Amino acid sequence: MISKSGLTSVLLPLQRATHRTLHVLAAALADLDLTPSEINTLANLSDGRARSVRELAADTGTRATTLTGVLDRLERRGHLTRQLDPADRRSFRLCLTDSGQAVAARVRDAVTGLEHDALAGLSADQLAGYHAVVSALQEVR
Amino acid sequence: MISKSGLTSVLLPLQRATHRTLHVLAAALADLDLTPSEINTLANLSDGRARSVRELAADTGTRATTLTGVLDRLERRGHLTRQLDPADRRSFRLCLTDSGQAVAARVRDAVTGLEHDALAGLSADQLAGYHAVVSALQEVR
DNA sequence: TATTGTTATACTCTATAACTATA
DNA sequence: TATAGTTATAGAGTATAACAATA
Repeated sequence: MISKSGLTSVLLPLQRATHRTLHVLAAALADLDLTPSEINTLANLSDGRARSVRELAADTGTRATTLTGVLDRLERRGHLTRQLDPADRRSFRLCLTDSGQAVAARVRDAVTGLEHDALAGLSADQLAGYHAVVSALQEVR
Repeated sequence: MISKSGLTSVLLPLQRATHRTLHVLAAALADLDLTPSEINTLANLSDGRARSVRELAADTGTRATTLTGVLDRLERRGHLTRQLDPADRRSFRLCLTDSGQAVAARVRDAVTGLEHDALAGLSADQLAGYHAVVSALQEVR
């Protein structure tokens, strides 16, 4: 439902949900000592597919300049390596190490668990509507 | 639809949409020189209802400790006043000034415009599904 | 010339804990 | 004792511009 004013019916709940879920995830993963950006980064890399910084920036919704610091920390802790891309030596392929994959699996499980808990009572149609709206919001320019 | 892995189908697009829409809003309002938190704060206050810091923190999904700085800047720029609540003198009622209401109206219009542009092709059912999912995500503990 | 990614700078956001004032 | 809000501190996120290396 659109509120009478139409003010913030879509975007403000989006903000609240983002803040809230990040906070819950950080608490569930407190023993791993990860920041929200690190969680987001690991969640995106947890499929095991190597990516460039540019691709990861698009996937996470952050900037390359922000990712530099995040990747520095993950690399320093042995969770990730930057490997020069032979096909384009300006860019890196970001690869999780074994420990990085283990941590990413924990993140993935926490995400899956949160989604399971939160969305248990919702229908496939409602989820489809959600995805349609969120996709449209990502595409706005 | 849930992807086969179930990994990040719900939360990762949420993150991307949040980052993307904040960036678009900041660009549309660049002449007002507002940070994302200030935009979020003004959007929430734009209905003209006075709130305590605690209520605003819940509305914006941020912490009181974060809001202090945001409110300091908005107050310094004459957009907002903190008025002691006579009923409970520990807390403030946050009120927009005339200039604050004007700025908040700009924010409101930008939000409304973005939502209008992004969601033009979507059905009421899809929006209802979106709201159901986002509400559920806000409630997770 | 354009693109990838990093660095430098300055500021904002966040968490935590300690603190004041009031309840 | 508990709550509202601020302050202090330290670290993380962000934008911008400049830069080196590669395309």
